[in-house]
Amino acid sequence: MSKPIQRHSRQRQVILEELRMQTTHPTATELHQLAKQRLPNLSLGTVYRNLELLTRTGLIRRLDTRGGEARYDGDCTHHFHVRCLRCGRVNDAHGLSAAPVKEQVQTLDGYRILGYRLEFEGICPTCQKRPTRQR
Amino acid sequence: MSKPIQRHSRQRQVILEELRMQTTHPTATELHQLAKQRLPNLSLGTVYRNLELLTRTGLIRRLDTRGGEARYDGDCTHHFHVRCLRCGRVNDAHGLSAAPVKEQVQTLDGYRILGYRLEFEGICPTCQKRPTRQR
DNA sequence: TTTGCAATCAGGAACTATTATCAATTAAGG
DNA sequence: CCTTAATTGATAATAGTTCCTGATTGCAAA
Ligand SMILES: [Mn+2]
Ligand SMILES: [Mn+2]
Ligand SMILES: [Zn+2]
Ligand SMILES: [Zn+2]
Repeated sequence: MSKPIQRHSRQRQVILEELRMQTTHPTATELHQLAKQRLPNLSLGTVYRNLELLTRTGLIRRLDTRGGEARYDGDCTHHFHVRCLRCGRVNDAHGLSAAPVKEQVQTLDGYRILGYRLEFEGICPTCQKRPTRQR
Repeated sequence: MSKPIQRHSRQRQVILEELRMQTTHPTATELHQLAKQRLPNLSLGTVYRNLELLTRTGLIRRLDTRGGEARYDGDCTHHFHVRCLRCGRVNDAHGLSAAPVKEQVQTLDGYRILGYRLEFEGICPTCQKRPTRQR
């Protein structure tokens, strides 16, 4: 019924700190590898559990995508992302100061609108240099 | 090397027809149920295989879902979607004629931009009527 | 300090959505 | 027809994530 009291754990602290050090929007497994250097027997399940909890309490952001692994962002300030269609890398979209979507959209076909998800897609600098893979 | 010749199959035909009849952006399993009424021993694998092929050839659109199942859209004309955060339903976002994102974005932090993904989030009419689920 | 207990943990099993494999079937061109 | 390779249904395999177990631990009341 009532939501459980959140207590402090070393594991959660380390996971949050390590995520905040990154600018690469790491996946759960990447974050697990990083945090393991400080907590050698940290389990992947604990990483997932805490990423979920931190996302729910709004301390971090989860960048969902289809297929592959979810990526996480320790920076909760309002910004957008660019994703590479070749390698899956995600970068912050700088140079997009103004929100390109009308914020005043409140209702849409009976829906109460709470927000929107916007992500740019393209080819990252590294993948542009690589020879084009035929299909 | 050379891509295989695409031939006509009854299964693919039915899957495409059934998808085009829907306005609900069904999942692969939902579509499997629908198409099974016409082809009783259609396998789910065949549905997935054809949805992938049809997406690749541009006859349908795949709406990448976070977490859950992917949804598919038989309407390839340029339009956006609203997703219900409670029940996962997806509807077309009518009344958004103009593209709310600057189309002229070509480059972003070294990325060659090919497109963007925009989706609105909110609570659908049905879920608004339902009593608020506590967490 | 000590104690009680729910939150949290590690480890591993289970689950879900999707893709791969493969022998049998079938569309299509000659 | 006949040949060929695309496609199929059935099933196994995979990837990412969540769930379950019993052990541990943070925290507050005694
Ligand atoms: Mn970011
Ligand atoms: Mn649509
Ligand atoms: Zn790349
Ligand atoms: Zn709903």
